Amino acid sequence: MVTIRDALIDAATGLLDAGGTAAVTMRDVGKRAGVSHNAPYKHFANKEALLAAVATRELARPRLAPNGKDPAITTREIMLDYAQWALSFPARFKLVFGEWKTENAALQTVADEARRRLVDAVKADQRRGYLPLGDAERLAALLLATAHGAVDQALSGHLAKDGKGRASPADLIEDIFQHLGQR
Amino acid sequence: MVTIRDALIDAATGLLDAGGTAAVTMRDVGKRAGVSHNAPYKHFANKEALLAAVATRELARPRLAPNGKDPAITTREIMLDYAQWALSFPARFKLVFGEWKTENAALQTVADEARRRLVDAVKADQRRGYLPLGDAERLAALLLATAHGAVDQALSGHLAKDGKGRASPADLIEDIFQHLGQR
DNA sequence: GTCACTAGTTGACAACGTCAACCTGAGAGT
DNA sequence: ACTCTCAGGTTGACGTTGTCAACTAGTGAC
Repeated sequence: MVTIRDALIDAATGLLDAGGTAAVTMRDVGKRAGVSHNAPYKHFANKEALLAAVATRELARPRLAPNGKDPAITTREIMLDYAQWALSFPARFKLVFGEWKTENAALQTVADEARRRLVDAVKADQRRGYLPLGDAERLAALLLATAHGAVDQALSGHLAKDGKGRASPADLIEDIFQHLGQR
Repeated sequence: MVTIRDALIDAATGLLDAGGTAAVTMRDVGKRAGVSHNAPYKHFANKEALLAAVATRELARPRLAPNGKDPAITTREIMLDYAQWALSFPARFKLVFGEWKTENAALQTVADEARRRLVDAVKADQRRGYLPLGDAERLAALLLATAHGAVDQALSGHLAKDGKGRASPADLIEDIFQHLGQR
């Protein structure tokens, strides 16, 4: 069942993809969802709460196989998928990692959950000899930092621009796994 | 000589540090610089142009030793300095790598310049055996991605939070240099 | 001495986030 | 059946903000 709340989140996501955070106005969100300009306030305390709901749904949406226990998913695959998602939906990526003036419990929860899955994958890769031994949390942070930074560089054109020969996020992700000793 | 233009950039930077991009209003910038609410438009086409000037000055400001030829500065030092700057002025960092709807030539130039300096440092480190051989541009991109990502993680609390034992950007930067085979 | 231009001013306007007041229909309790 | 509550919707207003338009004072070139 699709609630109006979902419709509002859908509308916000659409506007977000179309023109970035600034293009998401409460009024347009209402219009898109077929309600008045103030109806969104019956479902979200304010604009940031609405955007947090968008970010939360985005982080929670299982990409790859959603089964938390499939040991066949490697850290490398998770990273590459992450990069692909970010490049496909730059505005969502910028939103999720943008500035939040208010702590949001739900967003925090799904973020922690995603991080936990990554650490588990790192541990599995370590057991299989794909990744060097050592603090898995820290290794996960290193990998995520690299993937995240590579994507952000690619998106803020002015750092990684002048097209040709520039390494793509996927390239850099492959690079770091290579440097870490994986095949 | 301090021009009014500089005063406006100063004012904008102050407001930026105080409350993020959203806190920078053209009116307050004018007020802070001691002029009317519309005076800034005599110096900048619009708000984004003003923010671009802030970002440009920030990127151009030489940290570390500004001599482009000192071979004693290592890539590692550049990265650690970068992280320290970002953590000291999160709003400036977010601004510089945020979304720009309009291409800005000056910003592009200083960004290219900064990148060039980094690549030079990487090459020097390679000669000295501090970094593995190979495409220096690509290695620089990898290092920058890691440093940038580590900082962004640290700043968007929800990814790297729950305080204790969490690796700092500096830690992760040290980690990658270690994995790359440097002492 | 006039002209053009720069750098200011004030005032207006539309868009946006948000608050307040009002309305309405569906249950719950009696 | 009747009333009460209340979630969810509406319209209208208000202050803030980016930006445009119109006007003005000073300054250097010719």
